[in-house]
Amino acid sequence: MQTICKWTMIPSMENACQAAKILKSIGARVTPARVLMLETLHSGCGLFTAQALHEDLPEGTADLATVYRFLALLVRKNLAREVTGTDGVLYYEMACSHNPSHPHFECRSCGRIYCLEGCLPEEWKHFPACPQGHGVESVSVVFRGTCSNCLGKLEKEAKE
Amino acid sequence: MQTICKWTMIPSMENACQAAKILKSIGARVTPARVLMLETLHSGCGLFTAQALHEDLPEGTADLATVYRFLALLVRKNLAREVTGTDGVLYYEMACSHNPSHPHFECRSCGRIYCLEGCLPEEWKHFPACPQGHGVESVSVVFRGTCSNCLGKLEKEAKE
DNA sequence: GGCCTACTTGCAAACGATTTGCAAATGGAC
DNA sequence: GTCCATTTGCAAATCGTTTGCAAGTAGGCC
Ligand SMILES: [Mn+2]
Ligand SMILES: [Mn+2]
Ligand SMILES: [Zn+2]
Ligand SMILES: [Zn+2]
Repeated sequence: MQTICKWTMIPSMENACQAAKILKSIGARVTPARVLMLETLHSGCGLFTAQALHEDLPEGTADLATVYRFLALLVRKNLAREVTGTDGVLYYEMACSHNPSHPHFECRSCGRIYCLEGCLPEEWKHFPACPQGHGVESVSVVFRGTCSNCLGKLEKEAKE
Repeated sequence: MQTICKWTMIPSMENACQAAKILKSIGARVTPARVLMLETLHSGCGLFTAQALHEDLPEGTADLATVYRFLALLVRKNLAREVTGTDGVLYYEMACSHNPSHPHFECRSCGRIYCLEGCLPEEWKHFPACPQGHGVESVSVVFRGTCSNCLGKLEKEAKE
């Protein structure tokens, strides 16, 4: 995972004890597991699965079930977003102010999901009128096709 | 399931033996189970799950595994589209010419998924340039919120 | 500091939609 | 009819996710 944002989930937060402050701000207890999970999330960006976060944690930090429960908590508190992949696997991403909601690209060939930050056309940001009177709260836009990586490989194979 | 289209999956098709013709057109064998499944699909519209289709079939038509295999075939042949719900469940819908790709609305409260036919703004039909050079082949747009049905119930409760 | 209670955790078992292996049945070409 | 690839039912496996529960812990209070 690569770094993109610096604990900006809560505006005007000091550098020290960020994890603890974030946890307190959502009324959750500060436990070693949660602090380590937040710190690990801090060092990464993009989409990740519960499994992936679990593997990135220092050995023995938390059980996989605990990771799932923590991610569900973050989603409930709007500190993370949940994306269901086509394969039914749950992906998460932090919802800090530097990482607003954005479209994703899912590769049909390799299955990888890319974040498309800052590429949503202006017009797409306004929800269209919903003809059946539903109360729209959010949109998710997912493009599908063949990613640049896989396109490259296919070209290479074609040459051989 | 409600009726919306009349075997228009294949242009200029006669009314008789439609199911058989459709199956032949995709190079699949014409079996009783497949014909009945197509006929059942014909009598419905909107999203459905493998389970739902299975329950709508005449008793003993096909095993649930067969339904799954048939739906996978239809998707492979572009006669059906597959949508993964937030809950990870697979939904299908027929991709006949009267039922082009469209956005969906998923209710956070009751979980129901609505088809939003003909409400996609013109601008949304043109894929935005994909900054990372991926080959975009399709878009899926899913709105989320509270459906009109649930909104009504909530209002009613508020009054009491 | 100790006490108390509600919240957290690890563990293992359950879950449930979907997939798969396999042997028997059958479609369709000849 | 013969033959072979395709299709099927059945039951078991899959696997990411959820859950029950007993033991552990955070943090408010005195
Ligand atoms: Mn993203
Ligand atoms: Mn639809
Ligand atoms: Zn790819
Ligand atoms: Zn609803």
